[in-house]
Amino acid sequence: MNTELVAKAFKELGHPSRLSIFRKLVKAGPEGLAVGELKQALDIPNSTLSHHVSALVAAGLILQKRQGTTLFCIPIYETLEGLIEFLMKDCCMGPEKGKK
Amino acid sequence: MNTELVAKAFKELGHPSRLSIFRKLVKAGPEGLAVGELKQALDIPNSTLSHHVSALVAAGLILQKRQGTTLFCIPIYETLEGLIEFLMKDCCMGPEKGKK
DNA sequence: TCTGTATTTCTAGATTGTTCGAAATATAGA
DNA sequence: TCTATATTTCGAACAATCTAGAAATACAGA
Repeated sequence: MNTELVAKAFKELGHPSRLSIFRKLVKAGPEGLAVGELKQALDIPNSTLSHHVSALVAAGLILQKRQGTTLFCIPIYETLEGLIEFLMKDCCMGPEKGKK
Repeated sequence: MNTELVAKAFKELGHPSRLSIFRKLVKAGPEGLAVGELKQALDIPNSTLSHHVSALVAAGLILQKRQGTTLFCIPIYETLEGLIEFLMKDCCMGPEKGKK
């Protein structure tokens, strides 16, 4: 993942609602959650939620899969791992960080 | 780190220039870099750079320390670790992720 | 104190993001 | 095809962010 892609992902995670959405999905596992379930959990109007969800899709953080009338949102673990890697890469070579 | 703080940090890292700044500082180590060095490396006008830097300070990602006439920007490794932890926390318990 | 270097603050226009009601679309079942 | 449910797209107002020139501030040395 290059800087541009990472920045784009972080940008979208840089919003409390979207960060919560993504976190819930990751916690939910590879099956993800329906948009409706997210709506219920977060109490956000349909259109607003949909907007946030598509922002996460555009950033490559999640994908959507339809099953009947419901759309499931599924986290893309590889992107998540890419972000963690990026942060750890040339990052955690500070001195003896980790000592509180 | 709670959701609000993490979102704030990600938001600021969600901009190519700021992500580059932060990365350079982390790579530079605990001594950090002078604002002028960043300016030279990134070729960004003074005021714009200063704006980005103070955004990173506000997000708790870096701090500034004056030494004579030059101001050094220093990465806060604890915040970086906090972000990594947050992403890994309830995150990487996906299935067998990690298999390319 | 005067000068030069380093950096920030001020200001403002342009762009982008946020929010959500209302209307539109997609799907399944009767 | 009609209806109900699930979700997205449209539209529009409001707020926030981005950018950078110009002016201001901070410091050190002569």
